[in-house]
Amino acid sequence: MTRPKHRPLTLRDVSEACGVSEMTVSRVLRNRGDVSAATREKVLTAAKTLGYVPNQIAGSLASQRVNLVAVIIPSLSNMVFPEVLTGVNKTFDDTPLQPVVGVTDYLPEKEEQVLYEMLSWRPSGVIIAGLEHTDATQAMLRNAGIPVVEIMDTDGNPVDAMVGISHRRAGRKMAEAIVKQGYTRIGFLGTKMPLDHRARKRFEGFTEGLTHAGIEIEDREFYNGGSALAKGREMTQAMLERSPDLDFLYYSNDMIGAGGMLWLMDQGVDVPGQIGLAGFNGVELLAGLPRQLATMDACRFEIGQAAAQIIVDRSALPEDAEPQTPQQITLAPKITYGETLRRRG
Amino acid sequence: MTRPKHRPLTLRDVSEACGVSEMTVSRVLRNRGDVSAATREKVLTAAKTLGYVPNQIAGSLASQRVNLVAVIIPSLSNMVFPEVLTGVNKTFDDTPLQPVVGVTDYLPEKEEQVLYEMLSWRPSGVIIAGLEHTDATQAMLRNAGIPVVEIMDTDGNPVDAMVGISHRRAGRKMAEAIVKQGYTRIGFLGTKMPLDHRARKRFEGFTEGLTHAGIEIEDREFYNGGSALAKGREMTQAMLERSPDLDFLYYSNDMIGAGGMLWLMDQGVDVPGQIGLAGFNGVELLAGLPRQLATMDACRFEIGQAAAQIIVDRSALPEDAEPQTPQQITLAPKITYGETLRRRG
DNA sequence: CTGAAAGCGCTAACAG
DNA sequence: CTGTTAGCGCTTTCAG
Repeated sequence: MTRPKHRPLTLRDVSEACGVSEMTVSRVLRNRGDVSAATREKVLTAAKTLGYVPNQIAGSLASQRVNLVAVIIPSLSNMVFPEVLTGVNKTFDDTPLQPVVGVTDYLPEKEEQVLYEMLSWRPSGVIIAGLEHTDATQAMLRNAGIPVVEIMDTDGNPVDAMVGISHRRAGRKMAEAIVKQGYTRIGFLGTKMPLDHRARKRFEGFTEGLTHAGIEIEDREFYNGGSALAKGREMTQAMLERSPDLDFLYYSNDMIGAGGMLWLMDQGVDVPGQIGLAGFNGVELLAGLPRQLATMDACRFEIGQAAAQIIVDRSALPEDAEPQTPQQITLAPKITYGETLRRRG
Repeated sequence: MTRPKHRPLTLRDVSEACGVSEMTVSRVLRNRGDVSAATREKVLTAAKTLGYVPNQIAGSLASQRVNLVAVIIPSLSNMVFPEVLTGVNKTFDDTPLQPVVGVTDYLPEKEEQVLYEMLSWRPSGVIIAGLEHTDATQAMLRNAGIPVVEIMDTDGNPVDAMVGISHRRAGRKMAEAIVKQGYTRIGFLGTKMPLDHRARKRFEGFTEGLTHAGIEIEDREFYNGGSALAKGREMTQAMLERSPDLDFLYYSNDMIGAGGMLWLMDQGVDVPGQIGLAGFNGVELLAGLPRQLATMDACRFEIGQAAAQIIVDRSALPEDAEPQTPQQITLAPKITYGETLRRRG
């Protein structure tokens, strides 16, 4: 009754248990080729009663096909990438493809290493965050011979496919919206992450947009680690003590924006009459704040879905046919004005 | 100069490129056995210039060893599981082991299916959330012949190892703390997830604790989906309109608790003088709220670390030796009183 | 220190 | 519809 735990069952065990050749058992288990209903039945019951689980390692080696897709992201610590993953999962759910996630902590060398390890499983595709990689990483991506989708950001040149938004444009658009509402004395608050290229590009686009209107950022503050909500409070306080005349604060993400808003309201500051606010990301959280924070959606879920779809489409293609669907997708996020970006009548 | 993209390099390619036998190349690449510094050098340069990436599929098949660990969790949509994953990653970072994540959406059948797919890769271990599984899932876990760590919850019987907290106790402890502070008219607000066993157990422990003090929950409200912060507001409003005499609200997670707090403060309610509040999870977010919400840490990061450590220890062991380290770890979360659980002087 | 042979468990490609 | 034969790319084992 008890089977030794140390030897997993093989096709052969099932084959012997039901008196059908290994090959036919394999066919039944994969729904390949025609098998008579009778043998099919026999095989299925045998496999189930034995508790057989096929060995994909052997299967993939033999078939030279792997249903794994490498998904490489910088972090799991905010909701951004988990949401992307949810989109990826959603698309892959209807396919045999399976995402395998690697986390880089925003470190280029770790990204290189993670990619190397994932490629050693010969995945069917790679979804990787960002366009900035080490030379070695780029070389691996180019030589892997599988579809590669770089996600989140479209300000740059992809190795292959690309799905994301232009963070530079996002920053610029926000600058334009703020200027249009008549704000002129503007502060910027963001992360101190030299390796977060997307945050950097948003900042660049933002200053660009202001410059175009003849405005310069009046004060700026950067943070590192810790609770974003608490940091938002602290930084806002620090900045307003230093520059009390500001009439708008642009936060590089919604969480610090929310923290700033809570602090301002504690202080009895009139938002947005006295000071306007905007964040970035469009996180679900915002719906519960005392005022709806202005923001811009980063299209996280859609990016995950679209990237996964590109892999799905490409892996169905006959090796090196030209893909028919677009391989470079730039989504255009819209500004949500909320209640913190309109000058009061 | 250009290599055909469709055939990944093999050991043989490297072997030919440097005139060393495949076997020795393999040894060098794995740091196994003694190889002369000279050949070692030759092999390494050849491998690097060619851009060779070993094929783990073949390697694992041959060695009967897989450095993958299946991690099966219900969701990525709140910060709970990403934090567990961060703990897991942390521990595995110093080892050859690699987590592969599967998401079940709290659906037992999906859990079954995800586990089946992961087991087909013959992982070195399984880390799986919860103690409640379908019979088939339990059978698979039992028969897999690999270490299995069930995490998050310790109210029940594990298949093998277990790391978590007692959610029943967590609920009871919170009830006791609330009663001790003199609150008596208590409302409960939580999720409407019949499949979230841990939330259920907390609720049960909570009512148990109150009953023991001769108190009954006076009102309750459950929600489903949507922004937790916003739901917290809505539910709190609904409950207080229905039961204006409540003097304490226990929320099954910090996000809805935070929403409730924000709503109460908007209304000018005195917290905790008029109404006390508590949540659950100990999320980082809380640090930035206007009042620090009372809560109880779920030890997410530690759970991930400890679970991974069990796998690491066990995979170092000679097949079926008795593990020397504890295999059933119950962490004891502490209450953070914050500023919402103390009756004011 | 290095190499040759024999599989790991499965599937592709043919035969019947 | 079913079975047979070769490997997939690597590592184990055993000889030198």
